[in-house]
Amino acid sequence: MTLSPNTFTGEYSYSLDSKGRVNIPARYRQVLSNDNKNTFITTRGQDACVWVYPMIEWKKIESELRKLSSVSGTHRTFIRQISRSASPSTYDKQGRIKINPSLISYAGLEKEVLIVGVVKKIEIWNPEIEAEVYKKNMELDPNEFNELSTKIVI
Amino acid sequence: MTLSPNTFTGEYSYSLDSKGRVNIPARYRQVLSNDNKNTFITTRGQDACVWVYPMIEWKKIESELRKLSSVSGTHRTFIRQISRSASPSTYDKQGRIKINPSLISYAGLEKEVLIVGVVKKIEIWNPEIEAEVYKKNMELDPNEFNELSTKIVI
DNA sequence: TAAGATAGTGGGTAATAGTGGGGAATTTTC
DNA sequence: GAAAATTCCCCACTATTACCCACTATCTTA
Repeated sequence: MTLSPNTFTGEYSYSLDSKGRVNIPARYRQVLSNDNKNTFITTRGQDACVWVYPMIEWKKIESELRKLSSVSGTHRTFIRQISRSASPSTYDKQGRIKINPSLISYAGLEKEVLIVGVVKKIEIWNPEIEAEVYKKNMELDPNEFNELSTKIVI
Repeated sequence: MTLSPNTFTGEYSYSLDSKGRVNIPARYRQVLSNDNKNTFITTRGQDACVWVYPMIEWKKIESELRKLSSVSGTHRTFIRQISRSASPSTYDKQGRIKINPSLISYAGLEKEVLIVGVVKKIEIWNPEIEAEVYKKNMELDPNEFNELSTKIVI
């Protein structure tokens, strides 16, 4: 429990129930700082998955979006696309959040769900889709990996 | 729901009734600060939709109008244009606001409407029109879009 | 290894949200 | 000034949501 606050690592296999709820792993809830008020923001991931931000992390994005001007068409579109799929969800007594139907279908989620901690946020995947994406990415870009390794040391 | 006041995200599919009323999603009403007096300002969107501002946010726009000289020509035109068709509407006990006929026809609204929270304000769309606009915009500026998304979101 | 505590899953129910429409009050029109 | 139209406020119905409880599995600790 002495890990960095609001930092998520590790993966879990959980289930999405008939009411569209998924459990947030207890570990993740434990590292959530209090100012998040037990609330996450779910949104469309860049890949075919659901991104789950802790509330304070999302607020940073929100304040960036506020700076963009509606005079610019591109900015308007950008704001709309990011914002439209974002919705807050406070976890219940059992530690579950609600994923809305449009996100479920976007990410192709079924009963069994893979939850991955990617440091600042959490991803929710259909495990089969994740496996495909993983495979594809590994074949694709060995070069980019090399480039990354010069920037980040493991 | 303790998210940022007067900040709207997520999308909803609601209906416009025969009296020209639409519901403001409960989530949006909940984040409305009290100084808005349950009042929104409806006006023509830059795109083919209706823009709905919380009263407080609208007042900022009005003050921009008063300080005309301090903003660029494009901004002036922009602000003047949305200002001229603006009208206030306080929501009723059921949480609905009235959209006046000229805005309904401007946005091509029919029974089914799409409500999108775009951070500072709310957009009301005919879902079919929105889909077209979405498609067109996506083709238009993928570069600027990607740049924005690496800067702001991830 | 037994027993308590914690974690994950499923489902019932009360409360809330969305929709439609009636009727009084107000405004408009002839 | 009366009739018509519009607006506003209220009530009622239905669907959805949020909250709560219960059960089982797993982990912890003595």
